[in-house]
Amino acid sequence: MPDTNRPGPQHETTAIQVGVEVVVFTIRDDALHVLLAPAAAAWGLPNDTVRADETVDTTARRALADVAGSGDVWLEQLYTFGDVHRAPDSRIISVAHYALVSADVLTATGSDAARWWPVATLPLLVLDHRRIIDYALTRLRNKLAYTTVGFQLLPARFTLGDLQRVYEVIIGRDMDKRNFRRKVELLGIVKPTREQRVSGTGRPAQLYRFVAIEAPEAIGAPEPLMSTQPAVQLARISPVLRRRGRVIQITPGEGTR
Amino acid sequence: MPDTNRPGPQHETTAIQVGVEVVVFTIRDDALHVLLAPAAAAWGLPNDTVRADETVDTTARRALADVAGSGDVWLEQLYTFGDVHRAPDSRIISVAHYALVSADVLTATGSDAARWWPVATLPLLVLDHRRIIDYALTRLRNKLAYTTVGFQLLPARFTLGDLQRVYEVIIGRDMDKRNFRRKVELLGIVKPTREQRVSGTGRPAQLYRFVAIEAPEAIGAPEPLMSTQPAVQLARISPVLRRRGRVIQITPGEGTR
DNA sequence: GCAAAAGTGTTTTCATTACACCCATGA
DNA sequence: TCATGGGTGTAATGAAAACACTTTTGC
Repeated sequence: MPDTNRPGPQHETTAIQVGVEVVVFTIRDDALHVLLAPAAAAWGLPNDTVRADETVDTTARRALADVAGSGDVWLEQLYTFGDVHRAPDSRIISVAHYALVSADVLTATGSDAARWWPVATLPLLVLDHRRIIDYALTRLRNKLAYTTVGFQLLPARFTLGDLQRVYEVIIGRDMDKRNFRRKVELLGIVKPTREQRVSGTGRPAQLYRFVAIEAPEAIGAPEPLMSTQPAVQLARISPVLRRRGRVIQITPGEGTR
Repeated sequence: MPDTNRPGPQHETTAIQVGVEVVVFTIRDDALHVLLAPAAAAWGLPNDTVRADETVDTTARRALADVAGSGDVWLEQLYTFGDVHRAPDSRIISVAHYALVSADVLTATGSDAARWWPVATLPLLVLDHRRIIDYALTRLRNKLAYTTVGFQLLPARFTLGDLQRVYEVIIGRDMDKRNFRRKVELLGIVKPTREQRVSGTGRPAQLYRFVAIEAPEAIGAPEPLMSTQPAVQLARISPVLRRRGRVIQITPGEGTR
């Protein structure tokens, strides 16, 4: 067994570079979108190289800030892609991340020629970026079921219709309005504000804000927060927790489910 | 935005090294154990450095083989720890993995002075290895709930009592025998063999083998396979899938839940 | 016969699902 | 007045949970 202190390069530590990719999701026009930048006759994810004096997380936030402005954005590590032949020439190990931004942040996308693409119709992508996006999408769908990450795709104030649309768009299935609202109510994860939104047409909608919920003591397995399985559903929360008015909260960086 | 092709070192790609750690779990004496090797006046996880010409996954398997022998072992990437000051001297980014081996493989641990430690009473650990183990444990607990990874901790033939013990030991809670067995039966994930096991004392137990289940088409969110939440439970599977005789199967490498 | 582990059903509870109509507003 | 999205309750289903006694073996 190699020494745990790893006293410097043993084999050829030669040419391994560590990079970071970020899959930035948002919702526009009732569809899930990903941010891409033009790259080598195709499109690619925002990325950057990890510097010797910075945390991998820092690199990810920098890559993100380059294209999506700063502000505090929800970001989580996704997976490390370490195949030898990922990049044609050099050896790059890439720590992929994914981020969720709300539709109002995205307008500040400012820099570069970066563009939002609907995940349903992606352009030709560089390297293995297609695979990374697929993976991020799977993770996002899973995570939607047992955490409250979904709110990261909404602005501070939103209607219950907005919220339901987030779920429907990502899961790809329509849900029953009454069941959805009942579950949200039951979970106690939103609070009505004093405002309403008049949307040009139709009855004005109550605006809500997200309420973080107390994390339970030491719970190993997350209980599905919003069920995403069959035909209609929404959350699924253990009766025990509900009685205590709690819900499992997954700390960012919880990795693969 | 940096170019997606990353034409070689841009900043100081100087001294970043990429390593791999593996948290190897097994069950001994009705307790979850982790494999550790002596390192620098403390103990450390099996590890190695990624070579320029090998996949990260390959490095992990090599580190694993060094201490636990070869054989095909269930292994999954856990998380990449990329803090600047993880290691005192050099800059090492570490791609942590975790592996599950059955109690019979572990006797072949052979090499080195590696030892099995109960997770409940770990020794002093090197670097951030304690944190990595904690993280792996959380992941294992979560994953137990909605996949069939638990079987990786058992030999090819096992009793239902063995299986239940795996769950109880990892989740840390006793379960009801009848409910457990009913759920396992319902899921159809085990098949009885022709053999029984006489264990010295008590009635002989039927031996079963694990049966992989058909993965459903394109399911995003996993349905809890074995519930791990409240006081007794076991599985929780969607009625739809159950009727079709299917269960969600998570492909290894599914990352953070 | 006794200690020890294996094996086996029923009832209650509660989350999930399915389902249809009225309300408030702008044009 | 009409088109559009917002808002609301109830009944059926089925998984999860609680619970105790009999069986088979070795000593």
